[in-house]
Amino acid sequence: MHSNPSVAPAGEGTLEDKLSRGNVFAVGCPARAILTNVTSRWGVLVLIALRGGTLRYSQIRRKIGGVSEKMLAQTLQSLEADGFVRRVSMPVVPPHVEYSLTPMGEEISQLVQGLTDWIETNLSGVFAARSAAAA
Amino acid sequence: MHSNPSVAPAGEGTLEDKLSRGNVFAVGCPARAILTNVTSRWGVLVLIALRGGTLRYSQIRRKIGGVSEKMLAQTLQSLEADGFVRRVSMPVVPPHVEYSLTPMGEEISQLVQGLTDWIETNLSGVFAARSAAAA
DNA sequence: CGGGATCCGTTACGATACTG
DNA sequence: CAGTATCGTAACGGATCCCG
Repeated sequence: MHSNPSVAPAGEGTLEDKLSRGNVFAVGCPARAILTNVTSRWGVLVLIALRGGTLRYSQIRRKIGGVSEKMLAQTLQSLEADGFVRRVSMPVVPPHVEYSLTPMGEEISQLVQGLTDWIETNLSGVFAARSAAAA
Repeated sequence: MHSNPSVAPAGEGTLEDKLSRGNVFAVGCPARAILTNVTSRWGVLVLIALRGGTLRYSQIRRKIGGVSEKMLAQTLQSLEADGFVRRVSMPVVPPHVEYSLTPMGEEISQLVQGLTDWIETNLSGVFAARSAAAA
């Protein structure tokens, strides 16, 4: 019996609930937390990295430059908790753990990829703006 | 959030440059910095808030719940430096400053909006995943 | 009204060492 | 190999005061 925020019974819910539901601008909006995870520094890169298919922990770490073990583990955990990443652990020695995108993860990673794609193709525009600002 | 002083526009091509250009996974990729600004906690919300049209500083602050003066000013400055936000200051008393999206800002804000829209419509799915993870 | 300057607590982050 | 534990640093973020 998990709470389902999208189907709220009529006559139920506090004023604050009504204000924050479906409103990212509200302080308590639950979408903000998810957004924070997805758009976090390493979250973005992990989501994109896994678009190519299943990867092992060390493979992700090697693929993403500059990420520490701690942050990678932490990022993977939050993404897994939100249902964007699937973690499969093989009980063997040495340990073998595989990470992949869930269907939900595929969807959102596409949007994130769109963002990074736009930035990469418009890098020159941004730099032009910076130069103009400096002048 | 932080200036990026050492960015060579064009001309030389070191090995590291070639590796990092067009590769978000590389440590020195300039797209990472922009991505960080755009996907920052308040950057996302500012970009969406301005989609409705020009707003004044205090209006943005009121619209976005929980943002402090400091962070809002800081966020607006980095977005302006990157060419996503236009700042128009009217030299009157009391001061009157208007913020709006540039054409580039419009484009990227659309992508950001797509992200938040997806999250809002799929909130239930994420919560279901969280419940499953907790069990 | 729009911020800049300052102070200060909280968190994020990274490097290293260690364990199953 | 895949993490966790611990620690130190740096950046983030908020509150307050103040000035143009």
